[in-house]
Amino acid sequence: MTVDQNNYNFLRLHGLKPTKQRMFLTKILFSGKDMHFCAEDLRKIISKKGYKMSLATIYNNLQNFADAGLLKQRRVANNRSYFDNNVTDHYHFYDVEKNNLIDVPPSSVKFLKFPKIPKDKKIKTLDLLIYLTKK
Amino acid sequence: MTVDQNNYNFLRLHGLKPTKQRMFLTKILFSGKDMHFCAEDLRKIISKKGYKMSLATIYNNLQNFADAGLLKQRRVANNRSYFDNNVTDHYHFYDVEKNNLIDVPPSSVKFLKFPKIPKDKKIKTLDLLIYLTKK
DNA sequence: TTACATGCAAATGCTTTGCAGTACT
DNA sequence: AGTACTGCAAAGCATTTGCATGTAA
Repeated sequence: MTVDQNNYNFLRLHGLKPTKQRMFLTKILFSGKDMHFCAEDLRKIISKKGYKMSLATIYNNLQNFADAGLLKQRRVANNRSYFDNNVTDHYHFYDVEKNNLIDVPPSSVKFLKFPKIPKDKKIKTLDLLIYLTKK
Repeated sequence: MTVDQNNYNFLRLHGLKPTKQRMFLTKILFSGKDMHFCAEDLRKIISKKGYKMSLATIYNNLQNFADAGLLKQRRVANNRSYFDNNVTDHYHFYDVEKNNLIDVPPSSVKFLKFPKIPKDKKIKTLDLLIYLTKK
């Protein structure tokens, strides 16, 4: 099966109509490498590859992907939305000076004690964000 | 010493000129009770008390208080900034359906394993945010 | 008096929306 | 054919800023 066929099936599987734009985004976003990015970052990546896509389409599709559970939306420091293509539980350092997120592998965190979850609730995800500054 | 004198000294101590507006905000925000709120929430509280304050002043002072380390700014779900008047390390449940934050006391979380911090860095704060949904 | 804060309105910046045209099955 | 998506521009919304006025020490 070709990469395109894979991406096509991938989109269908998640209830998204496989348009040209989404096929292109899928190549960029779900090729295996962990990425943190905002809409503007993505726009730059797209245009660097010589592809044209309206900002509205970028925003709409980021939303679509996030709703489909393919991206995790995150708001950290400024007013922008950042997206993470790793949707499994994992944690982050946030470098306050450099204003960037660094992945922390889930295996490096273990809880000895954890708060009690209300009976009718379950954990959806866990965000651990460790803010770092210069010593 | 009166409450007003206390608040006056409190503001001076944190390098903030004690204006009428800040004295009023101090009464609301630093009277001991833990609060999570956004600018709009605060505006409602203020006007419910029959006081008038420009939105710009509210925003500016939230920023001033946060810069002085008296409030902790936080961005969770939507595009708004939320503030927490408890600036010590403590954690939160976030109820996805009800869209609200619930305090988790720091004593209910203990780490058995914790990621290694880069040599030239130190932890500024720790945010643990546990997203909850209905079972 | 001097520096800083306030209040209003306008500006900003990110994101969403309306709608006409287009593409997918 | 019918439904959903795209692209553009306009609208929306939270927040910030410029500037004239007011206020605290």
